[in-house]
Amino acid sequence: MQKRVTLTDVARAVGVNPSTVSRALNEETVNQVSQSTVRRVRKVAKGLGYTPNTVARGLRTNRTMTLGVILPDLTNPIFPPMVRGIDSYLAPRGYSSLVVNTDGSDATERTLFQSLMERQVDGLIVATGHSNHQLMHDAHERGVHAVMVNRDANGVPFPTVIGDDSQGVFASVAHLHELGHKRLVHLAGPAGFSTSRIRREAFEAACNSFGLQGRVVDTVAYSIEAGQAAMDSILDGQATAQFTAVVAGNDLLALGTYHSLRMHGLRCPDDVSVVGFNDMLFANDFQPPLTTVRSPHFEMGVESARLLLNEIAGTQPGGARVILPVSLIVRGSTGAVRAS
Amino acid sequence: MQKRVTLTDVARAVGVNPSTVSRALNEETVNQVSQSTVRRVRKVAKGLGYTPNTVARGLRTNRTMTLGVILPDLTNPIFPPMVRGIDSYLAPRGYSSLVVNTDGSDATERTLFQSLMERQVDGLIVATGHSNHQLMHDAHERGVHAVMVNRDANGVPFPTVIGDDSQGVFASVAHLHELGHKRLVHLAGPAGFSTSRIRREAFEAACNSFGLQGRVVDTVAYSIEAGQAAMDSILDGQATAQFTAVVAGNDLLALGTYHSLRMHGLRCPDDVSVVGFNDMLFANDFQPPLTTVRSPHFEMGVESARLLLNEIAGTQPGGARVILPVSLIVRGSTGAVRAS
DNA sequence: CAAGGCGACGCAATCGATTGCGGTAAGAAG
DNA sequence: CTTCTTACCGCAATCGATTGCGTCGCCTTG
Repeated sequence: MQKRVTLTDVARAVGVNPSTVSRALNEETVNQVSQSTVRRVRKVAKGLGYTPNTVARGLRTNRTMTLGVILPDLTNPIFPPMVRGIDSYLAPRGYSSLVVNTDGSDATERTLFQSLMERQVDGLIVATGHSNHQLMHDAHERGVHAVMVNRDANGVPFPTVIGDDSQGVFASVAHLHELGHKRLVHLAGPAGFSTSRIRREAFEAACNSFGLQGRVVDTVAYSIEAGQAAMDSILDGQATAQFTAVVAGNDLLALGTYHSLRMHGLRCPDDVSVVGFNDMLFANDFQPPLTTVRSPHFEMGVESARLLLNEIAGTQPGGARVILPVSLIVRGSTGAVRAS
Repeated sequence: MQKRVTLTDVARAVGVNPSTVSRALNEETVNQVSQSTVRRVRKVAKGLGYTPNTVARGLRTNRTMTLGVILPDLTNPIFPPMVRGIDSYLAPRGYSSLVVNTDGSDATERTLFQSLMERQVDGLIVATGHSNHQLMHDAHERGVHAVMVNRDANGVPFPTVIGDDSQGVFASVAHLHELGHKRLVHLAGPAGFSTSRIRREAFEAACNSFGLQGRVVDTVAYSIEAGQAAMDSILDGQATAQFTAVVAGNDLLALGTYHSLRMHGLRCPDDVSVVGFNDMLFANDFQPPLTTVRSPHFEMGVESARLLLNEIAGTQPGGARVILPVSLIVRGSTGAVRAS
């Protein structure tokens, strides 16, 4: 690289002390410098193509204007919108984010956490569904700023952003109830994820409140394969389907359900209605288009970034808990139950 | 945050000079320190929970161990795998990456480029399909290290990683030819993208070489909507389809084609065969499962990261050009042409 | 026994910016 | 005309680590 233009270079060119240049270029301190020098400095700085060295500044101020984002896997389609939401809030405020993937491993999460700390990030956004409680508590002890997103913060002393999953599941069940469905199946997400528990409990509560028969089947992962496997096990186990609708723990499980139904010669929604959760990318492009609950992932990103910056600024109450509304998107995968 | 443990703290605890601690903890210089001291230092450092301050190190060494990744939009499903590929190569080598989105705007690309420079990134991976030639040339002038990925580097003086698009399109056309198709349509990507041009030219060449009738229709974007619109315009314009197969510029355009066909009461592959490009996420989950060319996005990420690190190390020939092989994935969207 | 060599470590400068404190000059107040 | 503000700016320390150079003691060698 060419040798960069430094503050000192500008100072020399203008004929003032570097500290004056620094003050002239900083909004906070510009009033400590006469207007005429400010003008001269600005002019020369632009002329020389001066760009501040964020690293040097970070060393002195102890703020890197960089945040860490910890998530399980970027290729899971719910995360890109979230990351973009985070960035959309951060970028105009001069912050950048370092995104890392844990792949669900506690060990790599620990490593990455450490690595982010070494990089002196100003704060953390943690979106790992089931996270290392111990790690988060240690972080809190050490005074690290963080917010949790998309996971229940039971006992974790950081602000939290989640979608209103209960409401979403309730709306799904209500929708199926209106369509005349009486016997439902819930494909529950894997144990250990707070979303799994919340959605499952909401399903059971909703079935009770509508007087419906609700069966819960566990899956081993939030994936297409796990959804297909779980559905296969149901359909293989009995001659005729003992249910008319499936409430999937998320859209991937719903997709797995599609595959399984197709394999068993069942049609959706004619034989079985399916409703997903998340409204991920392409939910409208599968066949049939998937009825699902829209989680506001972009907004969750925005909100978590906002909370984190407030945390850092010290204007955040602490155990804040932001619950974002969700909405049922009715498409083609749900229909009235057939007269039998 | 708690006050962090610094090198000086460790030095004081051990009873040596900070420089000795620095050398003892650095692989390059550890042989300048006696083994016994190294052991003591390591022990105390671990005991105190010392973590090096990357910012301070970066200021002194002028290397931040951070790279910038510039891409159009992370929510485009081809990018997450690429980013993960980049990270998988970088992380074990102590590098992190800062990912930014241009949304196709030259102005924001320029701003983001500037912002990455201020952050002292050690190099850039540029994955914007149609990129600012001027910007890249300026960057090269200034001695910035960079590699281009997924775009043709015509005249850009940086190493480049691309998939073998021509080969992929050729394989697609060959496949359709074998199935008996004689009249093909190519939904070409928008002008300005090198991939659009390359795939279009490959399509025309392949049709010629197989003696097929190949028609090219332009689209305004690599999107579902643009694909659907282009296809609509074809199908609305003529009573009966004058073609039996569509070679889409990418999978999104292929998806748009699905929608259009469905709207016009045509079935795939019975009436029209469709082949996409990229093998993006869920290509196997659409109905019918999409026959497409698999672009090795993850490997492209890995390879670009590798090239960039070599660039930085100075062991890179300069105008290197890595072309990764692609492969045709035959699924359900292509079938033999019906006897008419 | 003396000179030279070398291993191990300390000293201090350095990276580029920020900031508390002190100083100077101009203007206001007496 | 003197004294006190106030505005503006410079000095120098500082952030935490790296690194060229110098030094000291010990061992080897003649």
